[in-house]
Amino acid sequence: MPSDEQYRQLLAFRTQLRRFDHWSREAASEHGVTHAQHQLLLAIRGSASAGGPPIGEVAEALLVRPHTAGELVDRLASGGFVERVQDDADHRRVRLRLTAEGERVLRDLTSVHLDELRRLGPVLGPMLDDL
Amino acid sequence: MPSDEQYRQLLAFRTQLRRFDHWSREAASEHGVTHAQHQLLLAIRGSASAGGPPIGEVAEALLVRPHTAGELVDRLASGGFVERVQDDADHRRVRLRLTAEGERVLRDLTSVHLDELRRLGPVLGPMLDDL
DNA sequence: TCCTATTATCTCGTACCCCGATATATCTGT
DNA sequence: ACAGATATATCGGGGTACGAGATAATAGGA
Repeated sequence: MPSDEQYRQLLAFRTQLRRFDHWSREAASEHGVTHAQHQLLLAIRGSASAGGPPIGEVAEALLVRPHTAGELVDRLASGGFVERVQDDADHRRVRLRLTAEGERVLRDLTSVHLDELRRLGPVLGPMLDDL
Repeated sequence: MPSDEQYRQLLAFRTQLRRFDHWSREAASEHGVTHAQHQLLLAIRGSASAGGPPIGEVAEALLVRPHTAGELVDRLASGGFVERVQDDADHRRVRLRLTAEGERVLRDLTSVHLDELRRLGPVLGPMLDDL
């Protein structure tokens, strides 16, 4: 049975996460992509797969079903941020690559996110310790 | 210009947040509410307003527009988790109260979330420091 | 080789979340 | 009483995610 104080602490922690999330969504939006689309760009960039990750891999990284990742790719591709490339060896596979535009947007977003997280760290760390 | 290592660190941090978020959504779902609805319950419980917070106050806490919070309340009310109560002094205002069922669900969710965050803390803290 | 099982992706229909624009009811100050 | 401000609700639309089912390609066994 949580105490009133614990409810307040949990709400305060969520409020911090929410502020970061809200800020992040706005930052993405200002660069022409949504939050989920930004995360997909980052998952592509951070992948170790040569030739770009297949859709199934980014779906796993994003914790969504493959067809959901496919829908995100549809919207990113029609915005010119990513490209679908047929895998040579396995024609079922579609590998993903950032376009120059996608690379640029991700770079800018990553810079401001690193800055923001360096500000957030000293706030969030102590809150986690207090729980 | 972020380094490959920084892209990887940012992705790893996001992956941790995403895991927590995903786990949290499933926990809420198992108790019959969605993630956003859970956050609204917590915002009501954590409010300092006597007689329960008005819709505008929880909208502000959740960083959404008042009419968005209203929609969440619609769905929570039809599920029997919250009640709308007309304010005596100002008839424009609708104050929110948890039902016994809403209180119970929030208590259970809060307990498991406190446990989970105590596990997450030692993982997330160092990652924030490394950025 | 052929047939079946598996895998990767896509399509369709649905629910939720959030928004902007707009409407309605109520309060406040003059 | 009236004009402007405030609180909430309604309508229409885009984005995200899902389950079910379809399609295409690969892999393994007889």
